Amino acid sequence: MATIKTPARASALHFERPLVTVDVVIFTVIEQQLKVLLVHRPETASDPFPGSLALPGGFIDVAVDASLHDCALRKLGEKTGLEAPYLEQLGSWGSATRDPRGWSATHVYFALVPAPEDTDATASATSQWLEVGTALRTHLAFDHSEILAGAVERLRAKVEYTSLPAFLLPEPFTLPQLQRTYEVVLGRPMDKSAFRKRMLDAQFLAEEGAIAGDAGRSAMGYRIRDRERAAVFPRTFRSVEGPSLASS
Amino acid sequence: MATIKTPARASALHFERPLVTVDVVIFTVIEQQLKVLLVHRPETASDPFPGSLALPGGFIDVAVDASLHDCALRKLGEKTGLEAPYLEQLGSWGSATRDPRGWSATHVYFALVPAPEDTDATASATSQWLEVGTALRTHLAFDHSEILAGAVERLRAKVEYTSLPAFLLPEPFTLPQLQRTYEVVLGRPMDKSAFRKRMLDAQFLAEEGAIAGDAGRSAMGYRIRDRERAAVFPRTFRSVEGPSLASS
DNA sequence: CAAATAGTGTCTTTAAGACACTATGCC
DNA sequence: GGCATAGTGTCTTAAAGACACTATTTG
Repeated sequence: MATIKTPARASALHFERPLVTVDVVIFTVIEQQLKVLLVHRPETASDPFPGSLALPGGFIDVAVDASLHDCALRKLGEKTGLEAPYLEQLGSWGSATRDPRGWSATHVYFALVPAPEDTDATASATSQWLEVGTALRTHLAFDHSEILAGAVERLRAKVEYTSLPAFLLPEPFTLPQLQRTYEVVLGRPMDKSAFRKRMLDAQFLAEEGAIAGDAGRSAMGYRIRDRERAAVFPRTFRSVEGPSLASS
Repeated sequence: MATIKTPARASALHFERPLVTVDVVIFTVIEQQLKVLLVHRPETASDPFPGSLALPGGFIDVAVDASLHDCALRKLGEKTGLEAPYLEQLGSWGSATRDPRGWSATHVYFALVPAPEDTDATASATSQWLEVGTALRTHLAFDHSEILAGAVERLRAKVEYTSLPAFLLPEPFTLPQLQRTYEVVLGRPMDKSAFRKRMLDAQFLAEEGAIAGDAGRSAMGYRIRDRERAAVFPRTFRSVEGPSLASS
């Protein structure tokens, strides 16, 4: 960093700084649909994209936010009241033209949260849960449509080989519920037997007593063993694992 | 973005802006070792971390760089003279404390380049290729050690299921050369037969005449079909492919 | 022909997919 | 018992791994 060539301004840092924001793509599943939380931008004409739908986010507050991650957590908490969701950095988007107010860069996170008990509490006058397909067909403020497309692509890609959908469910949940969540996110049906073998072999679930459904047999409830990280299913070029230790 | 609550500063943008930089982790393979390009920071006492090793990078020039990606390409060109390498965004690191000059955020890219013809042309008084293991054990400026660790982790993870190592070789290359590159990056030997089946089945290589080696039988040379993207090898939850079209 | 390296064939193993089957709870 | 849903078993298939074999080039 900071290879400044003009001696006059060396380490003076007097050049123009871009605007810096953090945006969060918050996913959940409500009524068997993958949804994303969007906010209405203020109608004030002095703000860019007045009234448009946008991802929740905003400027970094250098006095409040210790880090980018903390800033994303703060914004997530402000919108959903949730404290410890699955939160992962998606990437950053920055250019001279994405914000009419000047050169700007945004750091984007994506979060997976269980469906809120009361949908209306999170969906208010200024924010709402939109079905992802609908959201993708909507013109969002700034380059947020492109960012949302990137987030959906990343989510779908990772769902193919990780336990991410488990973070979209309230605990405890059953394997059939988890399977339906996978199917909703990926948009295709999955085989029950293969699905169960895979989930149980991956060792990321802890049993938690039976749960009765609306009809039929009741099912085993599960919790996520480690909410800090998602499980990764076996893939190509077997990465030399084997049982941690052989006896003696 | 920009949900500003204090009416007084609404869209005034008068709050403090963080420093914004772009850093690039440039990998190559030289003499059967995975290397990363590092630069010496200036000895000027007014600069942070004088004399330390650091990742190449620097402040965004809002007058010159159209986007983050362009900025990364510019910095890569300045250091290596290369124009069209494999370049992918790694993520961003930002906090109040990572730079003594103030709240700063850096956008990090990682690049894969073929070994330079003349190593000394890129390794100069201010920059040098360091073996990755050595670099990881070195204290780098800022949080660059952490960033480098993240880049190596991402590279190794993706090498398990993509054709990324092909971008570390000058074209045309042979399958045995490619296999050695995989082995160098992953630090473990691979089976020849399985390796070749996989590479050829993935359809990302184009034949380009035989190449004679130092000894023994000569081998088929290959080029990357599409330098814009890496091939992804088959993974879990078979993503419904099948041959593009059945006859008739 | 020997040494060295490139390339192939065959069998095993792992995990996914298809699909039929059994088990349990509620009316 | 009948329906609905949970959960299991068995066979097939795709692709990785082990490893022995053949092929081509140089000296």
